[in-house]
Amino acid sequence: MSTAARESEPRANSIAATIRKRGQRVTPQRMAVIEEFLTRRDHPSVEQIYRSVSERFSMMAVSTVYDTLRLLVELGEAVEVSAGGSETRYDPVKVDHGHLICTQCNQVIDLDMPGDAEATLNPAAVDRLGFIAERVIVQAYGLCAQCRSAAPTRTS
Amino acid sequence: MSTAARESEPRANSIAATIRKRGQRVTPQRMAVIEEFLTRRDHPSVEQIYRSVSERFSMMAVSTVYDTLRLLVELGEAVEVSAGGSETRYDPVKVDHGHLICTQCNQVIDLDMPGDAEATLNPAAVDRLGFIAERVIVQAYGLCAQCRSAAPTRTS
DNA sequence: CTGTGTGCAAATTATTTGCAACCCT
DNA sequence: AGGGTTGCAAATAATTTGCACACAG
Repeated sequence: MSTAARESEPRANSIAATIRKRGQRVTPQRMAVIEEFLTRRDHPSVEQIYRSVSERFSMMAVSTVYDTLRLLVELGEAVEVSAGGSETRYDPVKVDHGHLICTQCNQVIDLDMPGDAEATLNPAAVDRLGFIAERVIVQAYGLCAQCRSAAPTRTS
Repeated sequence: MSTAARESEPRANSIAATIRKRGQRVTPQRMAVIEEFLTRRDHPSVEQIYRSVSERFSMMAVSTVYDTLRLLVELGEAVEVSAGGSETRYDPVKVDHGHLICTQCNQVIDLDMPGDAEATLNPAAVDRLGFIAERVIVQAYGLCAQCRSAAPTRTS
């Protein structure tokens, strides 16, 4: 078993426990999606998860991947990241961090945040609007190193 | 003519000029989309823009709305906002601000940012990754005032 | 058994592509 | 006329819905 898979096991178990506690079921399909999701180092799309899970486990529909991912978001175990308006990507990292999104190749790069993301938000104004912020996300759009050298800013 | 429409006129003109300067054409379809987009106070989706534009101006395809909006994003005149993983929304506001996104009704609310959003990013780390950040966006997911009172947090 | 929860196929909705027509030079 | 740009219909991709089946009580 890979290191990544071994590392994600305790978390997978804890998620399974939470699901049971809510009166929901821990099915093979769900577990397969959850494990694949936790194991990956990148920010997979539904399609990517579906592909690699269905190789190992053929009873699997794309919509089940959607269902499971939505469940993880509800549990606070995953965050949606939209790269560029197209396909949604999912991020399993729980500590506060931001995302660098390359507008060229759509890759999503994690970025540690120096302080508390919530603090950047102007809490007084949020309150005044009656809004309850549950999750704060900082994203920067731009060019990643590779795409930058492939298509450098016009200098002529 | 409405106040909003009058106010957006100078900006529409300046955008038109920029488009011409790039050697592209300012067509009726484009102008219709741009004006509709600048006029709206909300954060319209492609579908919404398409609907109201095509009422007044029937030569219009949805894909043209996509094209024009993509052009505006390229020009830095619009920002994509993805509410909840579904339909992409667009925001015409140029000054730095964040977005509050209601996970219930998908509405997007503007929020003034106290300081410079870029500063929240840990610029040293971004540099080290070789990433060039062009636009920093802060989003908070949660419940808006209306949805909060409609479906309050379980208190039992 | 019975009611709730699940996974999936099919339907729907969102987005992209490819190409005929158009415009400017 | 010629080369590039545009708008659109049709194709594709992403997401949601509705329902038959399965499981726990």
